[in-house]
Amino acid sequence: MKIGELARRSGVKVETVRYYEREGLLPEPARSEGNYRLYREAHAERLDFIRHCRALDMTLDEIRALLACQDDPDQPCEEADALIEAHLGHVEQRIAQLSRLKAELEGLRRRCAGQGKVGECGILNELSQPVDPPATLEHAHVGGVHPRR
Amino acid sequence: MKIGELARRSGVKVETVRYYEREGLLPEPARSEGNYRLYREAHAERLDFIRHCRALDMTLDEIRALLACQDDPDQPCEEADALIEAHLGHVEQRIAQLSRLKAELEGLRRRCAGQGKVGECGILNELSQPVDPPATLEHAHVGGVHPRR
DNA sequence: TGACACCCTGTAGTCACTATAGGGTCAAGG
DNA sequence: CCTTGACCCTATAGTGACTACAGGGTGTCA
Repeated sequence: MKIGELARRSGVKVETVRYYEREGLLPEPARSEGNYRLYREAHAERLDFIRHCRALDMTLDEIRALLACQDDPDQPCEEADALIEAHLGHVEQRIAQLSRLKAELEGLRRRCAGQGKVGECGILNELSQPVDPPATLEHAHVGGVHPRR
Repeated sequence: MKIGELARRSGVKVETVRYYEREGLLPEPARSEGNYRLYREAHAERLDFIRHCRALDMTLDEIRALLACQDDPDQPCEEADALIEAHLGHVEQRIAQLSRLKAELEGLRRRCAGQGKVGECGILNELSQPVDPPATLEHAHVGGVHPRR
């Protein structure tokens, strides 16, 4: 299987597959005479694993750790377990924070009279207030509102 | 007011203030004889505006648009209004998605027996399944689980 | 005079890709 | 045999919103 077919099967771009190889998440496959990468079923499974973890919004570092667990199947699975647990915590934190943002945005929306000029618009005036310290995300480790995919 | 005091007052790093200037969000301030940036109250207010918007997870582009509205106070405020409305939609989408992730992570957690070896661990086996197509975030415009602040 | 906190510019690094440039390989059709 | 086109290769740079240096200058105090 060449890289294009692998990419199609797992629903990623060809460049992303090569990127995962560079990052050490996918092992280097055999090459054809013409220097094309040749993949096997095991590569496809590993790529599915990676994409599944990414769909759960884990970082490549977290995925690397899980893959290392997987590659050593006699180890106890506590580490993988702890990683999932920690990640779940981050997702929950992020949901809580976005809920607060949502409430504030809804509050802002109510302040706009709707027909006025910008100068009297409650939204823009409200936004000029300073933020109290922990309003920024800090090290919550759960991403912002705007993803880049 | 020099850059350090401005940064402290608004709770940002000095480098971030200079970055906002480079990006055209903060106007270039006057300079002292020794070439230090000298800020006034108006700069601090504008910086608070920016930080408040960032705390609401708006992009710098969205903030630029709001600032342009603010700088032209006779315009109707529809544009600012629409921007807030759209942003609220993105936040809601992101919350919905994270809730799905949370449910899946909780499902994963239940699959781990707790004491076993990695080879029998339900978590790692489950993660090897392929993802069905729209499991990735696509252009939801609301960020991942891991912020970089 | 020296120490120190602060400031300056410019550049590179972060993350997880994505895009582009500039080429090579391979099978089918004319 | 030659061309077209789909696919592949490497290497490099760009994204967003910062952050972190390196290598210097300024200002104040003892």
